[in-house]
Amino acid sequence: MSGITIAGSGTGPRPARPRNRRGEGSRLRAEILAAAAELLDADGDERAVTLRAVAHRVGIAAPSIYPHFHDRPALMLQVTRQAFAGLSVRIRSALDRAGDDPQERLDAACRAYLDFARDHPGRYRAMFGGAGNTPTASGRRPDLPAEQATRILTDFLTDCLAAGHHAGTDPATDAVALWLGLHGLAHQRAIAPAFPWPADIVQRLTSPLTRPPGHTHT
Amino acid sequence: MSGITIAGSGTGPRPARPRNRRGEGSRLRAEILAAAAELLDADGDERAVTLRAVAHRVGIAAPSIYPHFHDRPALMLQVTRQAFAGLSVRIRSALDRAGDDPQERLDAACRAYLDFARDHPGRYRAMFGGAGNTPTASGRRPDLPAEQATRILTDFLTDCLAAGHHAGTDPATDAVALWLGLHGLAHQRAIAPAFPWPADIVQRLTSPLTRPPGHTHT
DNA sequence: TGTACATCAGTGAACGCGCGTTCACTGATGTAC
DNA sequence: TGTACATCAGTGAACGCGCGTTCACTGATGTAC
Repeated sequence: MSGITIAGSGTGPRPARPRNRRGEGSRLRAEILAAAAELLDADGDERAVTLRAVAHRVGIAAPSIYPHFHDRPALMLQVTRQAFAGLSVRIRSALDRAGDDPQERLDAACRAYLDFARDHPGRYRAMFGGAGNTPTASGRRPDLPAEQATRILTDFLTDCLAAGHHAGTDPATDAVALWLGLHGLAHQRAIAPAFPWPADIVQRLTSPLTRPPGHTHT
Repeated sequence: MSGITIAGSGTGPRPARPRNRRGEGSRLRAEILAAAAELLDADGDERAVTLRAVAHRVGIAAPSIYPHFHDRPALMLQVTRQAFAGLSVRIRSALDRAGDDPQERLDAACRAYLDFARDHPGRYRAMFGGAGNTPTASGRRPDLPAEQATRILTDFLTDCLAAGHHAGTDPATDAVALWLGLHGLAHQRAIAPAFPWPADIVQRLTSPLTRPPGHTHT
């Protein structure tokens, strides 16, 4: 009966986390954000990111979150915002590493998008799962709706499509279509990794969407 | 202060719901399922489907659910199963109404899929949102993983693709790719209806995926 | 036709739980004099 | 160099809430005799 360690908060010997020096208290803010994001990826479900769980992972007491975030929705909003920024950086750096060929650049952007979703499935679900579109508990809409971030994303793709040998007259719409295909794959792979995904599913999905046929649809 | 009606359970005059006749108690089961599904579509979030909310909508007390469903996960599983059945029926009947042209049949199936998601956004999210893939609280995996239902779906599309003038050698994989595109659109429209969706987004997405170009990818 | 009884369809109150959040507090750290 | 003090970085206990679920119960309905 004795010696059983329970993973709950406040039980068992708290790992000795050195408190931050004077004036460096805001360092904890970054640790909280990181812990929340990791928790999200580990479980996949936003509900697992309770303030108690975040605090336990950081090694602090739950109320210590409040000096850094107004409430739980505010924390989740920052996690989502940071995730969008991370995705944007990842695509941008992939484009930096890619050559000049428009088709190659487009492929690199798609791959970066899918890699991000694969590496951070929980974050990906939170980003595009709808929580960013509903107003927060305090009543005001978050200032970073998924809409806005999505537009940034489709802008990347629009640029790539417009620069390439794209037959269509409306690259912006084709970029949205391509994004939807990428999202469908990223979302389902995050949710159902056990599904027997065909080995070349990425190619088979993105190829038709990035290389439209010469003849227009009827 | 007086006369305020609160929408919570047990408050205010309960609408006089006639109790079922002897032997017709199982009729309540269908009412509970319907209420849960409607609640899901109204709010869009699975968390809104509490047993109290379902009971309130039906006009019964929350414990009255238990003779019909073992627990909440069992109820949600049935809702999801019924939704998959509804989607399947809808696609099948669309195919029945369609003509003999393979391309027309494929378009009809895609349209039926997207219409279902548009009419039942909450149900759609629950079906493909991952809850069906995680084991229930009681420990056993639900006997209807999203995998299985998804395979039924891709079978529809595989048949349509294989029957048509499809240039590829592997219609099953192309069906998965098409499904992923449909899912991306259905999912995001359910979540972000306010996004400025291009008017012809359905065409622009499904056209490349159902009419692959003659030349194979490099 | 009447009546005692079993059964069915549900109810109301209450439980334990985990959650977000609040509150009064503590002990270390730096600073003014 | 010493010391009183302000401030900072956090803590522990407790709150109210809504939830799933349990329990003992009620009143109507049908049935056996």
